[in-house]
Amino acid sequence: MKTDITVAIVEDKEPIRQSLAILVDGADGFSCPVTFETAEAAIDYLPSHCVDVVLMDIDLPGMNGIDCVRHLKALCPWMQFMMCTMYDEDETVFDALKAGANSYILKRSPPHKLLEAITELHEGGSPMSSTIARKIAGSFYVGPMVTTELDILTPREREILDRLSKGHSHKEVANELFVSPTTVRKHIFNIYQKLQVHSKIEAVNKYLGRK
Amino acid sequence: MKTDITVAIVEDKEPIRQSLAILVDGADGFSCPVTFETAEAAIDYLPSHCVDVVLMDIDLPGMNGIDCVRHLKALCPWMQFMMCTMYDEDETVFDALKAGANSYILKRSPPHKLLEAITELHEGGSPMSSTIARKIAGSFYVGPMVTTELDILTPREREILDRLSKGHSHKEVANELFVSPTTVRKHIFNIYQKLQVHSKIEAVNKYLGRK
DNA sequence: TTGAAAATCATACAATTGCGGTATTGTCGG
DNA sequence: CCGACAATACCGCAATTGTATGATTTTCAA
Repeated sequence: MKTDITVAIVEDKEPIRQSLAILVDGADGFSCPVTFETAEAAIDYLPSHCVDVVLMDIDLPGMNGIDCVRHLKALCPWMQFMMCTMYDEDETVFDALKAGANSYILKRSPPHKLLEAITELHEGGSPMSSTIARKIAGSFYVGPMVTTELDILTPREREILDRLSKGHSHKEVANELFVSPTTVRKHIFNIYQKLQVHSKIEAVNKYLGRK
Repeated sequence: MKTDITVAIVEDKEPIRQSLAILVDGADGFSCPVTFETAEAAIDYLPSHCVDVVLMDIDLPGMNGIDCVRHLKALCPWMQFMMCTMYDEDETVFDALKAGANSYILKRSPPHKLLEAITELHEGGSPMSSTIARKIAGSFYVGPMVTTELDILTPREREILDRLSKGHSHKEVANELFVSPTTVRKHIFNIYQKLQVHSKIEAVNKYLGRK
């Protein structure tokens, strides 16, 4: 017989915590040995008591669920963290992933979907609620026509802009490229005109694609 | 009665294309009005003939599937693109998402999973094969210990650094914060010492975490 | 309450940078 | 061959920025 997937739950609202625990513990192949009301309690207990999966509410009193994941993931990288939240705000999703969350689902998901997601998570997947997944995929998309301003630069100008972006001064770039500082200044001036900017930082921001 | 989800298929291998078309066309609620052997053929036809979903092979002769998506997504942003591939190499996944793909699944997925994924895609989700989803989620994770240098800055210093990063000059920042320019310069000097840098660009690079 | 840290402002000087004009050389396509 | 353009280089001026020294006020925790 294969062993159960052990699931810890971090959730401050009593009724939700209870029903989640009952759902998980009652299902075949799952067990819920422990639950927590606060992030702090989870951080105290979990690093010394192994579980496979942690269901983490985001909106907790005191430390929030995202910071809790950040701490726990650093201490227990093998644990799988599933964020459970009511809402699908933009930024929290990405903050959670940066903190080390492996999955992000909405609480309105039906129970059988939740169990399915836990299984998938435990098997190395990263189940996401569909609207969340769309947000994440969309965050990579770079629309058409992003290469109109930079490709009017000559190779030499790009070379110089690249070195500027690394924090080098006019003089340093001149030495690196074995040309006169005034030449570099001229190039930079041309770059500014082509990119319609008036300082190094603005040029570098455009070069590195930040608005 | 609700209308079928219309699915186009781009796939050069005859047997695979046929079996996909039969699978989709035979399923209830789906129809496959058209298939293509090459990216070029799809780009010719699709912009003037609406479909809901496009199954796109990546490994095509001539133009590859990713560049094909890039073109089509720019012309038909409402179409949903599902990449279908044999392998789960690192970079192609992210290139596909950047190009505008909304879903990425492995060909070894069972037929019923494929139909399920098409439905989810059409309903606004972004279904990913589990190993792919894990790759994507993991790409956001920033390991522990990223906040050693920046958190020695005071809130005011961070505020100023943030505005510098947007390309504002000393004087502009002073006006925005209603303080004297010399105060801003003092803050900036303190920032430089804490971060061990000697120019705006270097400071901003550290602030935005690009080495 | 007392001391440390943070935020504020001033003055000064040197270096870097932004902006303008001009000029020479080489390369490439029509 | 000629014109367009890229790359090179110089001079000069004004503004911004980097560095240093010093001082006052506010805030907050020990």
